[in-house]
Amino acid sequence: MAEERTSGRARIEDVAEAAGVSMKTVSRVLNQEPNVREETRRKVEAAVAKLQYRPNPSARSLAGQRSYVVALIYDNPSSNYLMEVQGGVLDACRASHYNLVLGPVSYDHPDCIAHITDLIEHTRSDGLVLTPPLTDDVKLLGHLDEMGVPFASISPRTHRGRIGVTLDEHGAVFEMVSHLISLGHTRIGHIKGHPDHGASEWRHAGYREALKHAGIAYDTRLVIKGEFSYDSGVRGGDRLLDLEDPPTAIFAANDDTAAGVIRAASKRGLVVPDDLSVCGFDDTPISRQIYPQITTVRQPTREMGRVATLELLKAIRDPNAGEMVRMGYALQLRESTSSRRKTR
Amino acid sequence: MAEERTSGRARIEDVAEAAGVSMKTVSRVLNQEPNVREETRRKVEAAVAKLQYRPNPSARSLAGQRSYVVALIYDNPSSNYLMEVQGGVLDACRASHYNLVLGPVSYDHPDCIAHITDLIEHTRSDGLVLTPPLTDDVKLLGHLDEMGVPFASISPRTHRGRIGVTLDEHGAVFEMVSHLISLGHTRIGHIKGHPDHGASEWRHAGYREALKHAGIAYDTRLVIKGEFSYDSGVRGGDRLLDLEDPPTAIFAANDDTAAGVIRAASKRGLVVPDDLSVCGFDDTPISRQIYPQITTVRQPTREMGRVATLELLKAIRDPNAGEMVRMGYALQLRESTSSRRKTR
DNA sequence: CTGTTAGCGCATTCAA
DNA sequence: TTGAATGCGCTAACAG
Repeated sequence: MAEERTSGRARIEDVAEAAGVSMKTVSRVLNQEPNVREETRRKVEAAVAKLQYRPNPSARSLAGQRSYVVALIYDNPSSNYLMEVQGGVLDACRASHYNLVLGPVSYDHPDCIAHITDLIEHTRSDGLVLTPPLTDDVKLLGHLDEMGVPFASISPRTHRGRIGVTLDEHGAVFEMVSHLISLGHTRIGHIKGHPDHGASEWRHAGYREALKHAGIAYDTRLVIKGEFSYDSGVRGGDRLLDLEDPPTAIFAANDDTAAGVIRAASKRGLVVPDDLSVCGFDDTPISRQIYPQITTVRQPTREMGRVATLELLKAIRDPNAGEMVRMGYALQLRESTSSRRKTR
Repeated sequence: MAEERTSGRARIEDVAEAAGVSMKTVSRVLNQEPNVREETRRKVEAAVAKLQYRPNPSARSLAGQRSYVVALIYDNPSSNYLMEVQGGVLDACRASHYNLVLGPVSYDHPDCIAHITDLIEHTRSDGLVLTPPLTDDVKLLGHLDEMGVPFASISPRTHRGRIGVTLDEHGAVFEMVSHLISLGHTRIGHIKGHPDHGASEWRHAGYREALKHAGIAYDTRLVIKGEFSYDSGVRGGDRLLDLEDPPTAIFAANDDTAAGVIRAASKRGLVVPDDLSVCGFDDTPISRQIYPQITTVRQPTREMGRVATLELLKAIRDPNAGEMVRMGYALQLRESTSSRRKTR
């Protein structure tokens, strides 16, 4: 009895009836499976359109034994960074009819791994996208391997056999610091990033390499600990500018830190870039919303989220698929850097 | 035949067997339904713990005829604002075992409403949380009413019969501008927010009201159009400072705009706050990461997301439940404002 | 190339 | 206070 259900939405059965085929054939068309005659396909598509049919995600998941969910795991990096990544992940998910669930975690928390496990269990996520610094946590990665959950990393570091995206931060910093050197600076300070982030070491290494390449001695007094925060930029800037022989340029590990350095300089009446050149990393909005605008490195954050997710989806389909994709960067030269002043 | 399934997760049936009760009883315990003896409840809970049972969300949705999904609809406001709201919404969702799906939309786009409708259909969302300026779109709200989708607004405006959260922006701005007046300022400029946002009018009204209350004439030349952006702050600041008789203080509609004003001032060598007081609204990170730090109004954004979602969930359970909750604000007096200089 | 059958794991009747 | 039966809408395995 083909009951016309006036109430509720169309089901796959209704579509099948309207198209004069079986449920399975409709299913084939919807899932782009092969073995459907072109004419049949068109009939089905017409019925789908006519009935405004939308597959029920729950039913699809239940029967299909997968959730069509990927989780984005992050530990509150900057809002801007995260929104961009999230946007990219979302783009990729939508294009593939996957859903995104958000997994904010505290990297510091002793039960961090348990929280992630819980999230996976609860949501039945088919895979994960990891952001720094979680991408650097060997213990977490091992745990995920054991669980058999596919994941993609957005990482400055290329771990062997992992999938996701990387950026050559070492190279980017090398260029950035080399640029400072080309402006005549020789005493160049560096405020490092958060010690838990692999990026901090990579950026520091790029800095060191650029100095070496230019034949400038590495001076430990010019390298200050930081944590990717505005406050650590202020503190680090204070310490560097208090030195007897202060630097004429400072490479801060990210834009927030650079903004802090600019504040430290402004406080003591120094003019950036006339008295001090400052540069950052990430090209977050603050780098343009501050006076002077900050010279920095742009990375295609949104695209990185998108591509990482695409690689993840490949790996979900086929555990052997997916790779680590290297993304490009670009120096953004703005107002906070200039040639070293002759007199000082 | 109670088959022990070594593979896969525990199902509700396994729990029932382990506890020596029926599936339905387990279901009752899980959903906190009444009519379960305390002893039975404990037995079930023990079995749940022992088997590490987790309900399958898809099965639950399918059988229960609802998605346990709420959608957060937004048109890229600032990242910081959105991350906060999103965090609050997420908190509320998790506490109630709901899932969040993200619904970024373009308010400008002619098919905006269709896109939202599509999202709802696809995700089968049980309800929506709306952020400005979508909260001010009468056409959208009407459409949602027609569809019968419950929604909560995070809105500066209290629409009759709507649910969600509001903030008394009018009062907040009144206090803010009154504070400027108490510092001795009488020529106070205002750069408005985006015309599509109801907030812009409310903030403007608060400004006007404060002037009136202090007996200061409203001067249209001191009120400039803006759009909540840094750039509009720079442009607006330029225009105001180019006046023959420029203001000694500027109330910018939000922090980004205020940052732009500070840049405009800095460009022409004016010192904030000595030569010009500037204040903003929202207390976003930029207000603290800029020199000088911006005097602004703080609103409990994250809490607003949480409370709005809680009201939505009430309304999902019972269409007559849920209300419009008024949230508090607080002036953040910082470095960008000071007493009007006597000489000028 | 297409259809039939049997669940996926849960909530929801209704009866006991 | 509890339980047995039925089906949510779809995909998977197998037949044709």
